Amino acid sequence: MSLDALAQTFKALSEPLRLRIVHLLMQRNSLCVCDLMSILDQGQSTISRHLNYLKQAGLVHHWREGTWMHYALVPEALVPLQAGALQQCLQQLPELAADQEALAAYESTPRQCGRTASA
Amino acid sequence: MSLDALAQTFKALSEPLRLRIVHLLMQRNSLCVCDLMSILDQGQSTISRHLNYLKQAGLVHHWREGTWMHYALVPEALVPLQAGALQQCLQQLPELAADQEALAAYESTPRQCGRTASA
DNA sequence: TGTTAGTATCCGTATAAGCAGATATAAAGA
DNA sequence: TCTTTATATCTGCTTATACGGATACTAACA
Repeated sequence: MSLDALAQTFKALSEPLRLRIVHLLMQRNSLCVCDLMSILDQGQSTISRHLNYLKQAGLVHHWREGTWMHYALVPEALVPLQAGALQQCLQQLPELAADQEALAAYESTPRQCGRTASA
Repeated sequence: MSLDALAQTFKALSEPLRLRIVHLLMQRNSLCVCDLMSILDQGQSTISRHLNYLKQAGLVHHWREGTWMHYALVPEALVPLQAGALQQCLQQLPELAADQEALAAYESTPRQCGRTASA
């Protein structure tokens, strides 16, 4: 998981209608586009677009059954939302190792701006 | 917490640079703008704008100390990121109660689209 | 009070992404 | 094969937000 991918996960959850979709998918193994259109009372292109967005972000996967496309959550995709996991995720990102070092380096030189050595 | 506010929380976390800021704030009680400029090697307006965004979303609070503005995380703001908490948060949103009912109502009428009564 | 440092905000510009309606594609059935 | 249904994608338009540079505000200090 990269920093951008993590950001993308949050972005996927940053839209009210997508949150409602995720909420529904949490309660059923899968739902198809027409289910969501009815339940959420939204147009087909709107539902389809948001599902595609969730798919691009890796939050859902989908498969065809006859004419219907079923969508379901990818449970692992929500790992960053578990207890303390955001910090762990961030710690593990190689991109952020540099930030760690910059933070340490920055604090190793004396600064004036009222910083107290804080936790 | 409203649905829009929850979406806003995720949106605040959906930008790589803001994630890096949050990551640093997780490790220190507070940091000021000039700290973040140095550590992240970014321009002043960029840092300030992102901090303002985080503040609007309720993820950080800030206070003045002399010339310096200090920013710190609001720990409660990250509650939706705890174990199982997203689902709980969603369940508690009044806006989503209607979705619950729509889901139940929708499933109470016979449908054709290959839905098996699923968990 | 004038200067400087730290910070916030404004500006112009570019891109991402929202929506609704229209069109394209794929599978099922007559 | 023609039609219908379910879904995906395109189009035109609008809004949100990213960026960097410029400007404005605030506090400290000479």
